[in-house]
Amino acid sequence: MNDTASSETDRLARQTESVFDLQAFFPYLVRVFYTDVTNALAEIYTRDHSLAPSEWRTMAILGQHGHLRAAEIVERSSMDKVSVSRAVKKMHERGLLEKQNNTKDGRSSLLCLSGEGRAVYDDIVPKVLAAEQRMLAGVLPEDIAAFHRVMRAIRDNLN
Amino acid sequence: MNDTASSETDRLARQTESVFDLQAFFPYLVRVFYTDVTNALAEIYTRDHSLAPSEWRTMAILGQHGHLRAAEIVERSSMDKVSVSRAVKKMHERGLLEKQNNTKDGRSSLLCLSGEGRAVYDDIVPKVLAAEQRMLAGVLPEDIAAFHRVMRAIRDNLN
DNA sequence: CCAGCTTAGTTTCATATGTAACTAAGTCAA
DNA sequence: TTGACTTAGTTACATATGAAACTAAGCTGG
Repeated sequence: MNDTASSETDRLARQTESVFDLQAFFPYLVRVFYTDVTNALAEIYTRDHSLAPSEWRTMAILGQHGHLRAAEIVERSSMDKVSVSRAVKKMHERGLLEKQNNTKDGRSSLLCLSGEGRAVYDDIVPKVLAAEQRMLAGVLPEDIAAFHRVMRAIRDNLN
Repeated sequence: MNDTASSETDRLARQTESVFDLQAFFPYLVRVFYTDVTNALAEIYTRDHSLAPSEWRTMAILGQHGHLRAAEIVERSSMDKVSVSRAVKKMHERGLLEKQNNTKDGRSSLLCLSGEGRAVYDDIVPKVLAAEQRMLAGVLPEDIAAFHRVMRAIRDNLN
């Protein structure tokens, strides 16, 4: 196709009712940004400990609060229950977490990290905190505060 | 498990070298935020036109610039070439885009939206722009500017 | 020209993720 | 107590995604 036809198409594109520039579209920018952030992080726990994102998130919750039911991990991690169920299963198989019968409710177990699980947790935590520092290096605190405000406001607007 | 054991675990958790609170961890907040934003958007193009995210992104690029090679869509959309290849294939099958032989290079085709494709595009664009407005409603312009600065700075920090 | 390297795009394979159906257990009212 | 409803977690299915291998075409130095 030659330049004339290309310009013609661009003209037709421009004359459409709505001018739309993907590169300036807020949700697009958020996606690109998110992808970079999440990949930088996944790099750490995948390379060093072969954890899937859902497994790392489960570990992060259990490192902070032990003896949780799966449903409590769901709440605190914003993952759905299927992801948590699978993460728990895999981590249990790998010996990273322990299940105890919930005497109060036979449908669920109480979950916590095993010794090995905590060792992995203790290895990962400083690394991801360092990665967080690296990302945020040089960013003005007031800009970070604004960033948090925007995230909260948009989530509220979306209900 | 009883309360005593639970407290014991929490104590052990607290004594770990690094205190780590997932809910306050920047990459976690970004993920939760991103998920909400992207789902709000996907709702529109999926419900109304059964487009996958990668298809919508491809359409968004082609709506703006026609007669592109797949590689050019890859560059402009931050998707990988596999996703673009699949999106293009599906949209072509559905008659949403047209392929023309690239006389300059037999390995690639030049892509643009078909009439039907442009009709879908023209239907979606105002809806997603409205959704963008809804998200950002009431957010201070200076906070949005700060948000953009933070995204740029972090992406730079990550290279 | 033509053998070896590079590039564009596709396919294959492994894995991730979400919805819906399902199983097992608990609750509650009659 | 027991049958209908609810809840916790799992499994099945469909689809998404990305890395790596592959195919076809183009380029380049000799």
